[in-house]
Amino acid sequence: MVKQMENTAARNGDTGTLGKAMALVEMVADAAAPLRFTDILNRSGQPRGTLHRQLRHLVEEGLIELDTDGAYVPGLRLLRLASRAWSRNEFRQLAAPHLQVLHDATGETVHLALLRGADVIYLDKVEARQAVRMHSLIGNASPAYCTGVGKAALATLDDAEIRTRLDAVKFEHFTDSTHADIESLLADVKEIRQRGFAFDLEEHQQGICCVAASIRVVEQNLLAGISVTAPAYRVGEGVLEAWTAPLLAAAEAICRDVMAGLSPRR
Amino acid sequence: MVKQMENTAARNGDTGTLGKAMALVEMVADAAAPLRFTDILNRSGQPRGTLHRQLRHLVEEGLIELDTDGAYVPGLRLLRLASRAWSRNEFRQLAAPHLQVLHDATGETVHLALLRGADVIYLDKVEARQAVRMHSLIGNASPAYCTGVGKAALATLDDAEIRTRLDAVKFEHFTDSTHADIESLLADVKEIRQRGFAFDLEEHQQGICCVAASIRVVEQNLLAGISVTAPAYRVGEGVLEAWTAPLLAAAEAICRDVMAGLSPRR
DNA sequence: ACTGAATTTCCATTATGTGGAACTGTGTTT
DNA sequence: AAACACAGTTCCACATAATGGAAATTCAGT
Repeated sequence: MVKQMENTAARNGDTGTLGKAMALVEMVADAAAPLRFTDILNRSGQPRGTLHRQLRHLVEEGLIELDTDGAYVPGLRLLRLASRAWSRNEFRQLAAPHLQVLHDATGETVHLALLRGADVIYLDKVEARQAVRMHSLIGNASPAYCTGVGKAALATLDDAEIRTRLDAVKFEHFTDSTHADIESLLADVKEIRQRGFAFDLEEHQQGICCVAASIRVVEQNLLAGISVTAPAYRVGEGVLEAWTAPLLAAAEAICRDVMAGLSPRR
Repeated sequence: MVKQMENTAARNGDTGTLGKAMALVEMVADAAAPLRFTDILNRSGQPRGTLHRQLRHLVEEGLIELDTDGAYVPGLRLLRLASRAWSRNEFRQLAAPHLQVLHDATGETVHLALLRGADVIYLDKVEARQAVRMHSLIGNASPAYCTGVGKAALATLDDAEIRTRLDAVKFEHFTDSTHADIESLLADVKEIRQRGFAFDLEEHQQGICCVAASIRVVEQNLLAGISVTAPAYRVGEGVLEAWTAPLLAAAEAICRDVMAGLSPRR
């Protein structure tokens, strides 16, 4: 059937009921203020009846919750699932000791992040001190073009691939140092390739610097990065450079462990 | 149709497609070792074709991922969603400063947890030091009967309600101090009510003690607890008791703030 | 290269989700 | 106090999307 073909093509990428449900979860999780039924109704464009049933199912599943004042908020089941997903994550488990070593060597905050599309997603961190509370960071996505780990990871790809990945990305002006366009980024990437590691000099957050190195294992389709982060005032001349030795050592050690973990798969 | 009726009755409470999908996510997230297609096939009892499509949808949605070696692992989207759900959680935001105050007053690890059914789910923590890495805890569920926060929260309910909640709970023997049955727990709960706060003397983890207080706001259907936790060797005579004043102050402050947040709802 | 197992694709059937409309409940205005 | 408007819920004929048996394909071990 031609019609069927067209249909299939047009709907390519949608995942039916599940996709709609997850879109709602996402909407609720993203909302700045708690959403009430009508808010969701307006934003989702679904008919009343349909939406109501979908939300009821989501509430029954614990993915979202209906507050006492009629507002839908993200459900605790998301936390439970993520908690287990995180603690069982092989790559994270494997990298953890090396992050600790790197932290001990530098005394600063260490991050581990995965590159996904044009974003990095933070997988783990070892903090200098609990002073500023933000282990919220884990699970967070940030643009690759303005983070040390992101740029380091991107630099392992060739320019064409980078252009493709960042095709739809809007370069946001976070600070005055943030790359404004793809050309500026690619120039930086070129230096990163020669140097072997990336800097982030207050490009994402004012007052925050870091050095980052990439972790890539092609056979595993793994592309990630680690970084050492510190407040700018603490990063004098040559300080970031001094961290590169332990940084690169840690990155290589993680790479090695990941590759070692390849063969003894059950 | 009789058959249809029976079917509907039998499936009462299930959430159709979504429920099946989430059951699979849960299975994958819970698995000790990464599961391959056949493993999931055997455990789920679904027909091949069906299961394959369900998994494909889940992968497309990013809820699970298909590893290079054919193993299904939890997807990063779970982390992203949970991260946002957590950082936007109103109760957590509101409690955070009080946790910090309590931590400053005691110098020990402070926990915030919600009671859900017969479990507590950890929502936040302020750590004494990053020495032992386990912010993994956030999102974790633990049995209420063997944790300080759990017992404190349970103690605000009457015995009948507690019995109902713990009806299906199997009392696991974590340490020699763990309550072995509901009667033992209820005796403890009685003391907790009189005392106004709960102890956990190595009942869940050997070598870990805590004092905990409940946070309850009936109008919000909120039932939670906070605790101050420390290794047993550091908890000499009267140490836990010394923490109760700031503990109870923090619990009350959080309660007050939650109630204050009631009226100015848009 | 061959064999058996694991995985993926296909498609007629039917259960499942859809959405318009009618209903209920709640709080605000005249 | 009655009337009104608006948010939320329920219902049911219908269309779509999920189902699952079986065949095709890919993969791993010899």
